[in-house]
Amino acid sequence: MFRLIKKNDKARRGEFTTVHGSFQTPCFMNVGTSAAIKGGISSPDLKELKCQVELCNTYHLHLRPTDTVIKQMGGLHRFMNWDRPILTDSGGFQVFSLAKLRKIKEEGVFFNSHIDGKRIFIGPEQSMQIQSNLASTIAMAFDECVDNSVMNIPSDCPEDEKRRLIRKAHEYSRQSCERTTRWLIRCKDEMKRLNSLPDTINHDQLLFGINQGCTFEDLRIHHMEQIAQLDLDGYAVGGLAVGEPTEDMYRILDVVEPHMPAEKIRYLMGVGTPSNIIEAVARGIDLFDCVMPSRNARHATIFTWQGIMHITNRCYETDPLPIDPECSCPTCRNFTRAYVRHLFKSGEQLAGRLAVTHNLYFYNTLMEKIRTAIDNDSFDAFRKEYSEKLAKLIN
RNA sequence: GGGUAAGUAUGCAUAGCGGCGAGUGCAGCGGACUGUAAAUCCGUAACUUUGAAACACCGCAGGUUCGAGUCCUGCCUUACCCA
Repeated sequence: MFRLIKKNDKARRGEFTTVHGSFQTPCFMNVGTSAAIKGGISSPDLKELKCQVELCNTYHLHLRPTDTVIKQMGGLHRFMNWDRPILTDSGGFQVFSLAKLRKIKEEGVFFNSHIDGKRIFIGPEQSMQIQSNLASTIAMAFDECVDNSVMNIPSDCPEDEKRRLIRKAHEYSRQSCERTTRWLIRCKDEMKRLNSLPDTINHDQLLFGINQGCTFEDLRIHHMEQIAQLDLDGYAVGGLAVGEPTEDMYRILDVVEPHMPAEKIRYLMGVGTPSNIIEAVARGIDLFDCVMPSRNARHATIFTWQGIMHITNRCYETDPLPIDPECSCPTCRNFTRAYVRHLFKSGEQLAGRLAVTHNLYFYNTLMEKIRTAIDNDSFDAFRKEYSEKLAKLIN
């Protein structure tokens, strides 16, 4: 359960307690889609990197190794030897990201497996069943993430045509939101049923609902008001940072925040860059997740307290400094920029591992610093110092 | 001395078998990445220009042909083989 500890203006400092222990917010969840952090980071490594919560994915684990295998192995915690909280994403995002392979109906979504092309079906009940088998700490509701590109209207588009397209996108988003609400109610009922079954591994599995509504303020508010009545364990904002301008994301957060239950944890899904996170905390968000630190690390982009660094750039060829002199992660304690650059240039697997180690440590330390700043009533100063700085490319 | 094979943009490796204003891969350099179908993808690569063009001695020199990187002759270089 969520306990609000203190606030700096809208920025919140809290603690979320679960059967798998508690975690401090604001918190960044480290993404291990297929029950593994890509780049070769194991669960014991992850603890050293100050990770509080790991995120796994329903759709991916359902396909491989399948949720029944994981249930047989005692659930996700035992399977990957992680005893802290795990949040499972519902597969809703895959409805969006695997768009070419799917068909949406009222019952749920038909997919073609991206692995072998097999036809599969996931609806609210299936998603809850899978997540119950995975026995994660927190299950996400099965939602529909609307593609914000419906709002990408060419600037040379005639005014009346533009109005028509926006009306169309609004109507599409409205229907999608209503379906997401109906799915959420089914998720809640199904979770209640599953939690009470005798052979369920985690009888205390929590459920978070997801707000949708594209970049339409009225839809966002209306949807949030609807789902707030369902008294869920947490509330997420989904469907942002999927192609729309960053200002739109901040605008929607500003508009939705007053309608989110104050006593519940708030999760901004899939976000984001270090400065996105700082800005979202400033707008009342408690929980985050993003593939960016791990993916970018594998692609040789590294986050530092001075800004963003492309470690493969020539200027680091003989650089004897650690990646970030201010950092005390295992990579920075032991290796130089020149060495990490060399590993990337020669295609060594160690390159990705060292870079992911650093980036996750950086993100988890960022959250720690945000928490300390709120504790010390200095979040505003922290935001002013870092929000822009961390977004800059340094070379 | 004799023989065989090969010489293609900025480094390396290659495609080409009469219409080429010459393709590709690697390397180099730069960029992107937001609830992970991504250890991936994109750009760049003479000069002038800034967006429409224009542009490359395909080892060198000749020849055949409407047209040659491509066929013919000679030369140069490299590799290997035989003396």
